Amino acid sequence: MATTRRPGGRSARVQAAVHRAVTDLVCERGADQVTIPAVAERAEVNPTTVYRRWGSIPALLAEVAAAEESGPPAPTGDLGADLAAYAEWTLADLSRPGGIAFFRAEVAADVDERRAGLRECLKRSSTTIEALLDRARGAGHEVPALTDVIDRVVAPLYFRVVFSIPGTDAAYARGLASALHREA
Amino acid sequence: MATTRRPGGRSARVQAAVHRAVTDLVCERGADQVTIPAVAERAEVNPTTVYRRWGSIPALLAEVAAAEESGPPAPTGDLGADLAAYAEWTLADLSRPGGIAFFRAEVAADVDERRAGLRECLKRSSTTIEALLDRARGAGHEVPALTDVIDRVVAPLYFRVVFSIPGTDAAYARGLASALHREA
DNA sequence: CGGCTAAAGCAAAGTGCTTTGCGTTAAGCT
DNA sequence: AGCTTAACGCAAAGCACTTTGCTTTAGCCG
Repeated sequence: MATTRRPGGRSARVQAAVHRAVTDLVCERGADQVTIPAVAERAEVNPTTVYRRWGSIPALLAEVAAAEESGPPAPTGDLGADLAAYAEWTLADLSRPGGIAFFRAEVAADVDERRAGLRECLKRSSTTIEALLDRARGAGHEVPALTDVIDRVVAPLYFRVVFSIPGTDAAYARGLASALHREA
Repeated sequence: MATTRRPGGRSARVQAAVHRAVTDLVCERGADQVTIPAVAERAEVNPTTVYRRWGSIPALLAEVAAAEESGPPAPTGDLGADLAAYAEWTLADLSRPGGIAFFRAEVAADVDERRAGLRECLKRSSTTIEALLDRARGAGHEVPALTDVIDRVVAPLYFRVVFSIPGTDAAYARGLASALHREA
């Protein structure tokens, strides 16, 4: 039989407190300075609880990042607008507190975990983009390849956020999308 | 008076042994699993020595990465060929053992150090690219902006290496460069 | 060659993350 | 309401990295 769970009152409160503590600490100190004892103290829970429920910092950051991520914009079928919206959303997702921190943590995590985290991250992006392209393709348009969207839109945004290149804002994101769209 | 240094025999041997140990361990376990005690043991030197000479893992990785990096190819003035060569070299640099590990370490390092390391990394790339563009510009050609080279060539390569996207080889790197070149 | 001292080695203490065993609390269910 | 037990708290032990004071080794220079 399946072990019965207890998501009710207390567990939910602990989870909320821990999540909040993680985002706060990531903003204040950066993802690499976030330790489980620090999170536990800020959340006013026992470190043992965090160790037993989440096990490691990468796992905890992953959960928090996933919980905070807003879904990507729904494609409308207008390829130009959809690409722009997707680019803008991607940048917003990376720029939000903890967004890039999550990415940093994944990049730095140990081999097995890293592969899992990065692969999932890439797969989600690919799926979203494919949906967007399919929608436009269904409307009878010529669409760029997935790989081009990644190279021309997604990669520059990640690169610019990681390197903190100034001027990387929503307008820039839209510009990347429209430059690709114009060529198709 | 300036403190006299002793780069001779023993220090040089220790440095070489430590460098070799770092690259070996990075290859075997990944950058995040490399600790100073582990490096010291592999290099058959005392951990204290590593702590006193390098202080931290990021600093040590930075030195090793810098020491191993081969210089970028000299620009010939042929923009298409130079861009392709630069793209290929960048990919080779990232792909070599420890290349991306160094990047990963920088990305994950704490705030102050990270900024310094990433900024220097970006600055070096920018300088190299500018030199390449200037050379072509001097030959009277129309050249793309630095920012376009970064977005279209450098960023995709970093992104693909970090995410381990298959098919990211020398031919792909050249393809990125030539796609940009064709537009100009 | 012989002195000076930078650089390496050694050992012990310090620090902070992590694990473990056990008692306590409070969901969920009848 | 009362029982069961998942989930949390607590405290002590474990472990690994890091620091520190001192000793020993071996470049460099006169």
